[in-house]
Amino acid sequence: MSNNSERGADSTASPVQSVDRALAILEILADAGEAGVTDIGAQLGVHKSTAFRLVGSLEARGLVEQTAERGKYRLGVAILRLAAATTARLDVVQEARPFARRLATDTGETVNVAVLNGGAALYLDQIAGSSALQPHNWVGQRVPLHATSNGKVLLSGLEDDQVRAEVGPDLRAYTPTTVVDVDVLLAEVARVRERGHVVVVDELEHGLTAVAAPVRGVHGDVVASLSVSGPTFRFDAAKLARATELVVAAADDSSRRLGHRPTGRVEQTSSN
Amino acid sequence: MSNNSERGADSTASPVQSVDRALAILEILADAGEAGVTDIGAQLGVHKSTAFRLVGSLEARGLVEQTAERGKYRLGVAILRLAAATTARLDVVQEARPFARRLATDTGETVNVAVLNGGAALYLDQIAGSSALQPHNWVGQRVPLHATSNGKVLLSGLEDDQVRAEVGPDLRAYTPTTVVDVDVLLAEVARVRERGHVVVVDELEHGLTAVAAPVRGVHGDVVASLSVSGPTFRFDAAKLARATELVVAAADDSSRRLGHRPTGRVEQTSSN
DNA sequence: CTACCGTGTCGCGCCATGAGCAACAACTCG
DNA sequence: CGAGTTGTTGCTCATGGCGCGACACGGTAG
Repeated sequence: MSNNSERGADSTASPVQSVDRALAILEILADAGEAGVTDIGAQLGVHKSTAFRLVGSLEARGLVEQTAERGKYRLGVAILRLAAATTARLDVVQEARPFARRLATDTGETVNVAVLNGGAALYLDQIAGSSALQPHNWVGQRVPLHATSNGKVLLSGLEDDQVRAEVGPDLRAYTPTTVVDVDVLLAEVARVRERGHVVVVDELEHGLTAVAAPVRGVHGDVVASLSVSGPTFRFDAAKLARATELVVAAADDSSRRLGHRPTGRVEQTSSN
Repeated sequence: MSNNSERGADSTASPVQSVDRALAILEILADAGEAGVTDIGAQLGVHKSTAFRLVGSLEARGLVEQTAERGKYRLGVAILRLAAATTARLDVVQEARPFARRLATDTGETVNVAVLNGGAALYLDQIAGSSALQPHNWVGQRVPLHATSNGKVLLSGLEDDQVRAEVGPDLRAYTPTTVVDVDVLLAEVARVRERGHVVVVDELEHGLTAVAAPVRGVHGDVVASLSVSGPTFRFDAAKLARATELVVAAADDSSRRLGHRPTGRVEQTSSN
């Protein structure tokens, strides 16, 4: 094959070409939202008829669907089924969901569940707040650990040297208030450990406030982070205090559902 | 080869075999949660080495991941990213609209889509009926939860104490038939939960009848309410029954579009 | 310890199968 | 009405995917 510099399909060897191309189509559609077979074929570096057949297989399984009788293609609802099955196997999401939902209705803001995954916070679940304007859906996305409330909570379950390893040496500044010094971050993480929650304002994005608390597993280790987030202007001191209280309560309830017995105090993982 | 009774892969011709098999693997993993390549190969009716290669391609894209260095496979987090891209454009109003439109023409009455928002039902969309007597446009308006069909449906997605919190202690009487007792309201909401629909007559406004049914999201939670409403004198018993049936059907169709699977039955709509 | 299952993983060779070509259909734009 | 799209479809060839079998590894029982 001469030139296929269009879409990364060659980097890590993929045993079967057509499957890889089909999956690449899914990613193309995820990025573009919509695309025609000509576009897709161009991006894959294949003939449009090839793209058409691949799309046809995806469509037969409901992973993609075409907008009109003879129109562009986009991701289909079967994806949602798979995603539901993916998170269903994670009992963190299952057990935390009722509490997260209540948290969302009580605060009126968006609730997220995140786990540590490959040096980032991976959002596993989201319950939209009661606000009329829905925020962007973060499920499946990864956000930096050092600039988010969920990230700091997840880091609080690690030892200091593990924290260093996860975040790396260079902390990118997303806003002027982003913590860029590792030692400062460690100090904050330490505070998260003793307080059991954290509030982050304008560190990832200006005008975005979030408060998070840890969800713990049977052994007391941090398995996930539960957060409430919304526009900073909606979080005055009183609401922030109330949201903090509710998030901690919901996280504790979730922890209890996962078999964690709160010994009244936050117990550290080791006994030294 | 003509013996593929293992997994439905034959119904509507899928242009490219390997892709279809790979997608079938995703469904297998979605159902089973975990599976080894031997299992997968058996279910697909192919050699395990074939299954291994297909899984390899899926793994290269992050759609599946193996539990251990040399272990079983399960769905991966890349699915969540795709789902995020899918839900980004998948909002209740847009997906429900075709069914709502159909519902409006079939019943001849006005159809509304509402969501729970800050202790009230917020109307997001409205399709006017064919009758000459048109109600005013309710889009963007908020109506009390305890005196409307949409409100009761939305409440049916909550726990009892959450219902109490949403409606507050004092239920205002808009008409003589408005439910003003919280316990009575809870009983009605409970009936909505088991029946899957609700009829409200003259509770918000004298002479106004409405029937509503819940629209559910991927996780089965109530994300919106779909209703048909009109003057009471136009709703005799027969029309009410028919409207109820149609509303429930339209709501179910909308739910399906949002990825909700009604009491999970495996696909059997093939062979046509 | 050895033999025997089981698993996931990999090399090889045949041929089914997927890819490219080109012609077709439908739809938009001047 | 023609020139430009678009998505769709036979056809044909060789490429890429398949099944076979062997290997590596981890248990378990003898």
